[in-house]
Amino acid sequence: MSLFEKIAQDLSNKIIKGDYSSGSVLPNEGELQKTYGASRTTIRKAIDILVTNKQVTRRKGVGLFVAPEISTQNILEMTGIMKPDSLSQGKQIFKEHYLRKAGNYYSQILNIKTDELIYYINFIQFNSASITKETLILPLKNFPELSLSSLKILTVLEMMNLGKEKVVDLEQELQLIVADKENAKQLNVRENDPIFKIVNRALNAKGLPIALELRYENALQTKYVVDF
Amino acid sequence: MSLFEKIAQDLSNKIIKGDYSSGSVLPNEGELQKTYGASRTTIRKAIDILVTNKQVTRRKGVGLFVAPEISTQNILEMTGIMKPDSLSQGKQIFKEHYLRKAGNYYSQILNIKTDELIYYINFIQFNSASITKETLILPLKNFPELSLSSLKILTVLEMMNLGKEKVVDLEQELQLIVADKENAKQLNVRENDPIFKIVNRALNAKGLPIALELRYENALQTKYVVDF
DNA sequence: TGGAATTTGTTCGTATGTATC
DNA sequence: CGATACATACGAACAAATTCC
Repeated sequence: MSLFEKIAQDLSNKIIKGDYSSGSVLPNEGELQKTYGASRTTIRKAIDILVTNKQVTRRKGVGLFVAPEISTQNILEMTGIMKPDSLSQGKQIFKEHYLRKAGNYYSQILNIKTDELIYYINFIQFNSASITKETLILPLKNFPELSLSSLKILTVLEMMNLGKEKVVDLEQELQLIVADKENAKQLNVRENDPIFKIVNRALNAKGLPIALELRYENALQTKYVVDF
Repeated sequence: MSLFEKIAQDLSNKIIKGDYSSGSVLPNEGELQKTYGASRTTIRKAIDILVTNKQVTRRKGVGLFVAPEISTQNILEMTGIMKPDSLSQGKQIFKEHYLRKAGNYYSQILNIKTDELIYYINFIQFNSASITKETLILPLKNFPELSLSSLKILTVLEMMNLGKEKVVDLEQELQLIVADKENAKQLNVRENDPIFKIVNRALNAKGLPIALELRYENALQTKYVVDF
């Protein structure tokens, strides 16, 4: 185990034990350097792990904070979006996925037009004994809000972490739009290509937005992000 | 966008375009330093991102390689529920789950008979810093829809494919509620403790639910969740 | 077989930029 | 405005794994 991992481990243990929970503050990076006798780079790599694991949040210009107990658990499983696997260990799921037009075949099956967009998801499960391939076809128009309630969780939590104003409600919108010139440049797509626009609005007690999150994502080629 | 992000983006694009796929090799870090005129630290941070995104694999003493085309990307990221992290430490989630009889222990906790069936789900999460184990116990009688017509995406698709009833919409809700007596017993919390209620509804063309999934989870102690 | 060369992995130090208070 | 603290970036050194001759 390398040094930065040991430090991450130690910090993690201390957080779990509650050593730092008073005031929800962690020593700053400089202090941690002294404490562990390590360089800033190493300290930051250690903290990176904790941030990834949602144990710690960083606020630029402010400091390090013990995060609320957000799970790094797969929220898909939590919300039941993902199907429970029938068998257990060491299995991995690979996938590919993309938007495409329905075409003749799926348009007949799904009773939609041939040029309507469908979300095409491929699962490949590697078991010790066999390989299973599953394909999921979802017409976009039928699943306009599929993952929104899940999205709420992380977004709300992130804002709550900031702790400035109280978020009492959350609105979310998700649209499939076509790229204008500006979007095309930013997302490296052509004009009129389909892109996703995601708007998250956090509202205070008076119903006024106190935070706004906009996301635009290439709907055709992006490999890592999919919202529908 | 910072330099290491730009480099990561550029490399990602080139990989997608296929510029490097010949021989499945990427230029080594030294070459990349020259190419981008950046320091090794920055180059490595860029590659960190691609490694996280499973586009690139590293082999010590050997070099950098374009990863296989099918990504092992976390499904959370795939669905856009979770943003891709810029750094990550190879965590993995394994789980097992099965139906079993309650037995003495759980029958007492859940106030059911010893031979009643429960759905037993085990999560084990390997982080670089820690190991987390989570268990979810669901008496079948309290979750009658869980294993069959639940709302998991794939199940929806199966329903579509089977052509029994057409699912044209999907609703998901997530609420934070307080536990009543029954919930308190089932989830082993105290009355009025916060718990999450997750409702998944599959709707037919008339807007009527044809499948329903309910889940209740301890909001304080399960790692999923946070005290709002 | 064995050692040199190559390449990634880890750690250090330092400097500058940027957000917050 | 100045002090504080995180964000980014540069350069350097050594360790560890692999490859090659």
